[in-house]
Amino acid sequence: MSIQITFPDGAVKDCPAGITGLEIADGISSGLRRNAVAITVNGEQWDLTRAIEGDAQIAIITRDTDEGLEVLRHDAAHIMAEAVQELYPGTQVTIGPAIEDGFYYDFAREEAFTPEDLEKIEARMREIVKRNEAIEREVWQRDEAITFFKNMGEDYKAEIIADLPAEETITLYRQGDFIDLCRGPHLPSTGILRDGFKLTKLAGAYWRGDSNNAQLQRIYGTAWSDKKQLKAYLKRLEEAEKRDHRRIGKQQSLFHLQDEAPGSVFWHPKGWALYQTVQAYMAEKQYERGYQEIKTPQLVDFSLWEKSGHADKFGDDMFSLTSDDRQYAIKPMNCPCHVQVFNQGLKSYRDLPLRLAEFGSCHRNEMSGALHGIMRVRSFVQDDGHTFCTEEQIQSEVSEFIDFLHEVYQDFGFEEIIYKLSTRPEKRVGSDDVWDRSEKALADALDSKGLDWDLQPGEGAFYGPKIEFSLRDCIGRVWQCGTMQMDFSMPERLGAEYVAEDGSKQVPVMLHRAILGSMERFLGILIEQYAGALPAWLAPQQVMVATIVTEANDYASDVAKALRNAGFRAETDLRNEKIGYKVREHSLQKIPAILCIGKREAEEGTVAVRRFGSKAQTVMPLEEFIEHFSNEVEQKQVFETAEASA
RNA sequence: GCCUGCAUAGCUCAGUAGGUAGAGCAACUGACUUGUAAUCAGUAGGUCGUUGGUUCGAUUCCGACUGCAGGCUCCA
Repeated sequence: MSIQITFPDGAVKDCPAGITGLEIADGISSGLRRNAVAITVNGEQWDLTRAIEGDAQIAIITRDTDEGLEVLRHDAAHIMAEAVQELYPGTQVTIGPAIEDGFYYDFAREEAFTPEDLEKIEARMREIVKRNEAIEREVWQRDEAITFFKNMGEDYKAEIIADLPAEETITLYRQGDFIDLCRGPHLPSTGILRDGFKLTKLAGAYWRGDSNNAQLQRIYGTAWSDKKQLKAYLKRLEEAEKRDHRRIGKQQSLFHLQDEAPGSVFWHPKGWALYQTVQAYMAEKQYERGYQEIKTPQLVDFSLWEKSGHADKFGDDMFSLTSDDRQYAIKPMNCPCHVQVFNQGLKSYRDLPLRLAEFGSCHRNEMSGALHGIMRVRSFVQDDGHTFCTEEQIQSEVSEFIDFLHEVYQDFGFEEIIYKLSTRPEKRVGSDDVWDRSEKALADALDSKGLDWDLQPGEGAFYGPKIEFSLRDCIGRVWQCGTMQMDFSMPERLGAEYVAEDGSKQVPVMLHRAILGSMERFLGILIEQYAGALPAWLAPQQVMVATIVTEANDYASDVAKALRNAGFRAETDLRNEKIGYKVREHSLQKIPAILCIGKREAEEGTVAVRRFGSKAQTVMPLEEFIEHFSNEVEQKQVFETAEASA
């Protein structure tokens, strides 16, 4: 009996029933067979060794594609589990998926793995690859599979199988003496993984991601189609780490952190200049967009936090103190204070939407393990804003906000934004009807702008759904920056009302929003985005005037004064050092413009301009430089040279 | 908070199989007045994160604490 196989290019071929992906690939070319790792059969990923019994639309998955890499990585996880069980009998396997750039596997074992163990495991993995064990798919009965794993002492596996949906086919994959529950697909044999993998780190991870459960030991690895790709990846990682904001913060003396104030930033002059530039920019933009800036207290009586509900939900994360028998908390967020401002005086529907903004300093006692450089701190400033509006105004407010956020991110040079919509959690306030409408309002706002977003069901706040806007750091970690949250709870709890058209008192909807998120986190991301080479409008030091001879000192000081009068952050370097030394130092500091001043310049009233990222010097009258540079700053231009990001 | 690791001069890092530590850069002093990514010479700088224990002796071995890093959980 023959079947019809349809290829990706539309070609149809008659093949004997029971043909495998491997045979199909072989029939096309030996190169394809060599690079094949799996096959798509009617939209489903299959093993290459699985027999195709009916007409099918197929596509061979090769090792250098995203899908192929996922198969390789998944296999790497299995091979690692096999290696671990060979080396450390009695270790239970749990789950081991492919992830971005690699894979991991979670193990349950009394004794802790050490970094030396990783080397041993990796060496054993290479042996298993060399053994080239056939990987075979087996379909099992659920009960048999559960009993089988229980008898092996693999309780976690048995639990996973027991929890699988009833209609799911239970497939086990066998390679050598190792057998694991898996949906597949897998490589025909272990040898096909080759040598483009490496174990990278050890970590703890909770069973099923729940901190109430047992903690397992997770081993991470990275895997690529070949060794060259692996090396390129490791190199990329190494390069990316040079952009780390903690490293650059130290190199450029932007800020520091120290033991006595964990999770709080000491901003140095240069870092603070950057901070203030960003804040001033945001203040101006917010004013343009109809926000009114306010400032609310740091220390607020605990009763307000009880009323707002934060004491309940946030309790342990709040810093509180008692003074004169009164209990206070340092504010962990600004919202309740903003409601207090709204509540002053009687508000009319004519006042809505009312937009209040604050660079609000917040303190949260984050768990020690959660702290990370200046990205996750205990003391931070939010570019917080709250809009009080009617339900009808939500849609347009959200839509305008997204435009605002895009304008800001674009000015800062961020192109990749990750959008997530978090919807109703199990524990929540407000009727389903209101949730339906507001989730739809947020989704519509995203869709109407043609944005690609992920749904995070159940991840919303108890008081309303939210959109999260995230950016990536230098090694690809995702950090939430912007947010737009709806709140159906707090205005009512805190007694916010307005007089409606018909004279009745109504409770406004409250929208919590931030664009940068926190100044600290955003600046951290910004530093990594530019690897410390900030564009002229942001650079803490924009121009450095460096002298070649002492005779030029007076003129250099005049130049710096003129630059400052023109609104630039300009400094002089009058040290008795060679110009090469000064240029090197200021280039390493990634200052956008170095003006070298020697006898000639002093006599002619010119400046020799050397821009960051270029080795060329251009001599021009000071006025001309000021004009050029003003334009660049005005337009928030980003460096164009490739070297700028080096 | 949990798991694994780490903590040596201002910075980047060596080092001691247990006998109180070293380099480069930076700093300071002097000379050099210099034309676009490091001028030369000299000086000074560390209770080896804190704290217990083992030991004749601990920066080194063991424990606790603090902080940091990478994950997990949580989150701007």
